[in-house]
Amino acid sequence: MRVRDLDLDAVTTVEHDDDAYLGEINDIVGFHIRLAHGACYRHFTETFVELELTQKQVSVMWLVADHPGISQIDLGQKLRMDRATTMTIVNRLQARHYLRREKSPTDGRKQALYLQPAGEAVLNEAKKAIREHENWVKSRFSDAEVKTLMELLARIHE
Amino acid sequence: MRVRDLDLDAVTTVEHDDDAYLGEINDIVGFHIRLAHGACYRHFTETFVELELTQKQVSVMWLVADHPGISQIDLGQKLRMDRATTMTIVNRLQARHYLRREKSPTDGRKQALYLQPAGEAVLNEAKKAIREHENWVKSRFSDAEVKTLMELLARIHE
DNA sequence: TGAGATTGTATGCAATACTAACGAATAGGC
DNA sequence: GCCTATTCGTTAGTATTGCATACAATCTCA
Repeated sequence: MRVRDLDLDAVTTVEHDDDAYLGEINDIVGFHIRLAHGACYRHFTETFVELELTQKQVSVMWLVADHPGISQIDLGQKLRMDRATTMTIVNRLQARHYLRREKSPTDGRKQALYLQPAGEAVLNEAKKAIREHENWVKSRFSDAEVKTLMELLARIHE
Repeated sequence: MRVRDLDLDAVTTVEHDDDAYLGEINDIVGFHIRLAHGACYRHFTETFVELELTQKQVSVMWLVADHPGISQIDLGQKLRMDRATTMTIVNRLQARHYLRREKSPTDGRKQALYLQPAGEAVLNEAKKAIREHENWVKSRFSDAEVKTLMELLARIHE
């Protein structure tokens, strides 16, 4: 818990932290999901500031590495992104020569995606940074709690 | 689990669903937080399409209702938003006459925020919609699981 | 073969989030 | 009380994500 906004305003008193003041909204599950996501997102961004990669970009490179030749539509479905959003992310990664498009031999409508050597190198760096980031998330949980958390979260997005 | 991308590509076989194909990235806690957040976000958007409100906008109105006269900086700290982001959201809500700014009597640098009557009316509608949305989230959990999930999430963002 | 569905692409729009800078107001040390 | 540093609101600019829409190429299936 960080130190913040104590004794700043007559509306509040000094001996509680933020959460004591939130009110009803504190009971909303979605609210906590959003805050947790935001905290995660910010830490991720700090961890990846040197690599200049976002969560989405890393996810895409990671999936392309594990599924060479995957199409944009399949990629989007795995990450729950629509075609247009997938396009912009792939475009950026292609512009940085991290991956390439290639016409699918089995389906002329599809583009098969492959990592470029530069992309593989960056992904390896990214995986190291991910490990740091994961440790930051997991540091507050026991192994059993991590397992529980992931199971509960999976039930929401599956 | 929705039906999707079966028999679409030679890379995959047909008897598994998406998660079986994700690979290593499936073990990353942050990945599941992001997916769960995305699922939540999309359902929220669908639920609030008629009210034309986003999660942030509802959160801000809700907090202003529970903390009349709150300053923008305090609001931002409770929702983990910086000053600039808070500004744009308050601007939009003010333009729609849902809340108003008033110079703080105790600190000339601050603006005190108050809900307008229109904002109160909309917030009441929003709370009904939130109840629907919450039921959608909670429908897959027992009460104990909801409690566990919220405690674990709170540890991330606190 | 032909109609309908799928995929990639392009364009535009909205919301979120951050940085940097500036002025007004406050707070704290002296 | 005064001066300096800090805080708060504001504006402007940039990047990312997400969605809708439209179009062309391709595939599927009746």
